[in-house]
Amino acid sequence: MSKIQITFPDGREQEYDQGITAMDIALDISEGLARNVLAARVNDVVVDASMPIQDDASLALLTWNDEDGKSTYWHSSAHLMAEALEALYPGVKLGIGPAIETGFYYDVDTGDRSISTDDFKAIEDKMLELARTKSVYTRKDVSKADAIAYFQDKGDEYKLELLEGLEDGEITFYEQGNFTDLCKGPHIPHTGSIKAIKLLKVAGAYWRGDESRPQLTRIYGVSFPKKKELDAYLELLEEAKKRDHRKLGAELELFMFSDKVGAGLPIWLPKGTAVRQRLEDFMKAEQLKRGYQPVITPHIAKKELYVTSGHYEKYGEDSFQPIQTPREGEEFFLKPMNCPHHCEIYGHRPKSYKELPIRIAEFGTVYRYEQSGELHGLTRVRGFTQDDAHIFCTPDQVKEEFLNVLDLTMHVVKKLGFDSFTAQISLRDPDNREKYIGSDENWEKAESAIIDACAESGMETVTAYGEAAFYGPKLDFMIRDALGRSWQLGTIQVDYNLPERFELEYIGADNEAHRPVMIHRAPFGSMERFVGVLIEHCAGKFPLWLTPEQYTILTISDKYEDYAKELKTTLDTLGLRGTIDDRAETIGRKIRDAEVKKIPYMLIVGESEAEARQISVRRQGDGDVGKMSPQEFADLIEQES
RNA sequence: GCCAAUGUAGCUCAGGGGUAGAGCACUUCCAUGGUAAGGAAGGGGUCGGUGGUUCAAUUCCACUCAUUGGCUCCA
Repeated sequence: MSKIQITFPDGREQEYDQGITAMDIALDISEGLARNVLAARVNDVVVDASMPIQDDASLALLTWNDEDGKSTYWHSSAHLMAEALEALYPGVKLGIGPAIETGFYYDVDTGDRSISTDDFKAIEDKMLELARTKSVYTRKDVSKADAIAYFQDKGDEYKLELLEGLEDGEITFYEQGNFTDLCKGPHIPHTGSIKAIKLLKVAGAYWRGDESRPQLTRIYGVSFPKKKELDAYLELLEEAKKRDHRKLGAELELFMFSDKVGAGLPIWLPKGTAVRQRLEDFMKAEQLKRGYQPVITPHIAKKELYVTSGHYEKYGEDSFQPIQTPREGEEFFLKPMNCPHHCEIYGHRPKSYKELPIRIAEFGTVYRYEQSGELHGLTRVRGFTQDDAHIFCTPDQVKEEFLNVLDLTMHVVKKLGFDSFTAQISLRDPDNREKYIGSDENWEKAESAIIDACAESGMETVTAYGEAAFYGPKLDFMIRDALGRSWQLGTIQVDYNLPERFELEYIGADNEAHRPVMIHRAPFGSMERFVGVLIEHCAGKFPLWLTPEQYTILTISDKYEDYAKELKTTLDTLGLRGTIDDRAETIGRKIRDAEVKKIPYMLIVGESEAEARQISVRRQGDGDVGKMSPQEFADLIEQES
């Protein structure tokens, strides 16, 4: 028998018989490992652990600790759920059932019956029962004719439609227990490793995402090899619920919505405004240091502006419709973007190359018509303020300016306590070039500018095709919050196209007119979205430099009100902000209320404090810190900020 | 925008063809308190909005608005 060379991820090489499977190799290493192997990556392709390997190959054994291992596990769980559904609901028709970021779903057509969360328990139980049979997931090559015959016989038109798009010879079925599905795999070895299952939600989803097609029932679930892991995950969901910025925003009186004002139009209450303005001040100061010039532009502009920019053609129908002047009938749009205004600023007089780069910054409020079903708290709204700026520079300044923006973005993200993020290079969809404006040449320049600058910064990036803006490629920052969830916040875009459409120029050293390059950037993205994410990240406990109230003075009784007032004046002078709670309530009550309001420090004053000119300090969530002077308290806050 | 669910006091929620209830919050009074809810009394609702059925609608029906979960979208 001929031998093949297997290379492991650590670089180790070993010889095995041709046709050996990943599972055999795992068994060769250790039985414990073999038990945990879910799938294998052979030459960068994820395959069944039972697939024979015929040639020299690199091999990684995938377990629950690998992303690909998990998603294979969840995909297999989707098949298990489908098997359970077929058992419980005979005649159910199946759409698709993939793994998702966390868990899996299956789209099913249950005919006249409907499935609700009340049915989850029964489905979960059935799944567990089937899982315990340790049914093996078996791969089977099938001819197209046989596959069609199988699903025709079963009466599953969705699978038949999927088959239409497949070539004969590439069709495989997977079987486990009494269940057979059209699937290209891979799958885990057997159902026995699926030990803990929770179905999470049920929702309607159109077949193939097309609203003219039938609506299927999508059942979402998640599964784990250990009950403990499921419990931890459910706890995480609970924690996320507690941190929901919509809930905390209402409780802490940060922002509100009003039916009369309109959906998706956040109203910032005094405390929310206090947080937001501190963020804005921080950014403004940082930008001034870095050579940005603040500007202010109107909230509406003539349609003409957006015809020039291309936004009208692209989004005109999907914008708030124009408002008109009563006499002349001129059409004005609520501004959905700040860049066209900023282009006008750049173009208002001839520019010399000596002036570049010009960095124009504005906290610009924009209005976009988002579909009603999309609105969500502060993270998806119809009116929001971008920490926007546009850098106009020469082509050979692009890289340096881009790197400067990267540096600024890192700086602010880290300052806010987001330690982990990924950067996504968003490029054109190569198959759909008509969605974008501008020449291929401009696009290639802009795309390579981003790719080169990222490479030079040494930052890790992922590339996403089809995610670019219509006028240029982007670098999007996906910030990971305290619960490990990813949010798209800041963005940097390199744009060769708008300067062309606005005929922007500068006079170069050669005394000729040249086209500047434009960099769009917003490190926070939008203030609304950023504050929303920040609330969830810090669970409503803002860092001291941001929090609306750093302390509250709690009086033991009304006898100490004078001392409390005096104290507040002292703390004002020391640059701290806070309030006095002199309600006729017990100290226990005042402490509880301050705890619930997440005020970082409670300063308790009674007889002993008034006499000693001191305060008893209590840290939110931690309890008593001890007595100290106002100055010592100010130092403590200073230290912690 | 599409599908589904939900909408009762500031908040969380109960109720149900004969115009409403709890806890918390709020107001007043009593208690002058020592590290997460002191006691008592009181005020507060066109039951999301509009229209319809009915002797009578908060309850049933239609439409509409909003919210939630998905789908599609996101300059």
